[in-house]
Amino acid sequence: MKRNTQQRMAIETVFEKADHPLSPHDVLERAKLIHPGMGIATVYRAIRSLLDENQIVPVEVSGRPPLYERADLEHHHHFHCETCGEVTPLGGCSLNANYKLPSGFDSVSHEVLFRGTCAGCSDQRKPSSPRKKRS
Amino acid sequence: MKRNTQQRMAIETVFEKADHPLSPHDVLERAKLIHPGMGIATVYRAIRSLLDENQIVPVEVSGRPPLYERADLEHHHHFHCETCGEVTPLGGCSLNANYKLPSGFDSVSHEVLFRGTCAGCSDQRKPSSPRKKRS
DNA sequence: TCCTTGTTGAGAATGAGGTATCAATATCAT
DNA sequence: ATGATATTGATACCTCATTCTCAACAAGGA
Repeated sequence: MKRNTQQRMAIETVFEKADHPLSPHDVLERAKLIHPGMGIATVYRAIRSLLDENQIVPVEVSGRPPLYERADLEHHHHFHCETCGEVTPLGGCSLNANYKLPSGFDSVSHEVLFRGTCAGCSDQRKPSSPRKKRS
Repeated sequence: MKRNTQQRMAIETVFEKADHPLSPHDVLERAKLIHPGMGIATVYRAIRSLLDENQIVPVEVSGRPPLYERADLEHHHHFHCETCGEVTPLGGCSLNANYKLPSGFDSVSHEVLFRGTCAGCSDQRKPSSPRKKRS
């Protein structure tokens, strides 16, 4: 019989509050703030089970191990910042609705990934429009 | 001083003739047909050097290790068949030209990946439209 | 509260991709 | 053809992400 453990609840909370896709390591870091002492194995176990239950989905980026985000988000794509490495969700779908696949090809899903410099990082290159400074 | 070896030429030929992106293992297999006895280390060395020279580019798919294809192809995207695993290049760009990134985001490139069933594999599910059969 | 047993944390084990090592070989300027 | 040396192939090694192991712990029905 399945149990509701502190660890599992902490990990679910982490995903609920996340505003961008997380790596297992990210999840561990954040879950530790809620439940110190959590181990990485528990994170991997929870991720596997959340995937089984379709609570989260993988986000594949640049040949790295997958990130994960809540499955109940609206259809969207991502931006991968080459400076800070962060993956940011973008609103809406940027595909051309008129694009036709060659005959015989049947698509069930698609991914779009933009690569470049995110807002936070491009700020630090334009001192003309200053924003929050890091210590 | 750089040398033109049989192995390196075989690998370049493999990329020239490839009609879809290749994994290092794919490259080894094909290069062995031209130059038997080739080792995997040589393939990795050649790939690194071809990347340095911008002769090939990586194609990232589904969190797997990257595939590689010639760099001089026209802008295009790919279809990843979930049945046979093959990655097929598609003609043209399927992005919506009007799509705007949020302010501050600066994109230098993008990837689009369709996932589903490719023409070859969907044939085998529709015996009504038969095609070449595999032994 | 007690007790069964699902879950955890630490760390070992696994597995895969890629790199380093090095003696043997092949290239190419001479 | 010769010789200096870049390159090769086999394989050991490294680096990680992820899973396994197992004793200790904790959830929750009784």
